[in-house]
Amino acid sequence: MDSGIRARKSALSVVGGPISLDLTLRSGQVFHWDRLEDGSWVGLIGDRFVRVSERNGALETDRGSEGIVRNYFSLDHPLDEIYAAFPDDPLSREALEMCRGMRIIRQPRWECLATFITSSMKQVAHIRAMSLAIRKSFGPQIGEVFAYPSPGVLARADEPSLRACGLGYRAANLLATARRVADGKVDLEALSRLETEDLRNALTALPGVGVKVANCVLLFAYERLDAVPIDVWIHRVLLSMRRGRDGTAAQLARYARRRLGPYAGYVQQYLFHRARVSSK
DNA sequence: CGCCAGGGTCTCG
DNA sequence: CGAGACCATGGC
Repeated sequence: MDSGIRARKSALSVVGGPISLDLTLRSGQVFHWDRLEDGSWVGLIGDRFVRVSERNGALETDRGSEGIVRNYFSLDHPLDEIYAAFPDDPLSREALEMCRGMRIIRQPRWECLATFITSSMKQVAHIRAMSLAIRKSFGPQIGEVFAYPSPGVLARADEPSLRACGLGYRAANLLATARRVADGKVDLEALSRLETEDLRNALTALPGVGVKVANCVLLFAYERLDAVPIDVWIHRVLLSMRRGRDGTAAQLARYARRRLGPYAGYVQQYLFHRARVSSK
């Protein structure tokens, strides 16, 4: 990052762990963090600017930010239990060894939903570029960076200026969903009380949200750790696990749930990262 | 240039 | 219900 972000080198306080920040922030869950030369990361949690760093596998942050950092990076997730529940096949074992310490983070609901509406048929680098453009064009400035704009702000935007952020045909979907949320027709916080199936149905009723995007939001913003987004990468992984036997989306979803276990979303995230890294 | 990317939606059989 | 067309954009 060259925008002059130079976090103060004040002492950081230990939050907990274990965690791998690099893996967590580079695994296609979230797209707006910046890695500094010293290996620490800076970014916004909602509209709060924080610096996080990793020392001996433990997470550190600025004094006063410990609570929100601990929550955002899900330090309460029981990694030992999750790893014990990993499926016992070569691919999953390899993914685990490659990604140990990666955590599924707790993202703000709207920010996560909106970002993944823009993600369809886009590479991770493009999603990041669109996210930064939307933030810069519409979001409130926090110091030297920009937070994600609220539903109300985006609801009052027009489609051409969203397209100017590189969204293409996704602009209309983001605009329409922003309006439904801003109208109060959908309450993203209240939805958190729904059972996973009902929550998935409520999300897929929104413009630009199909099963895959809904599962991303379930996993990254609603703590449903068994939700399995099936994108082209995971599709290939599942195909390989089934020795080439393809199936309908529903069949593959059923297979993934059964095969990947109670923390299927975690397993999926590790498999996703392994597949992407090893293809380069 | 063709191909691919953390897909959704609509149409047609 | 399931397969196909179409939808923009950018990196390689």
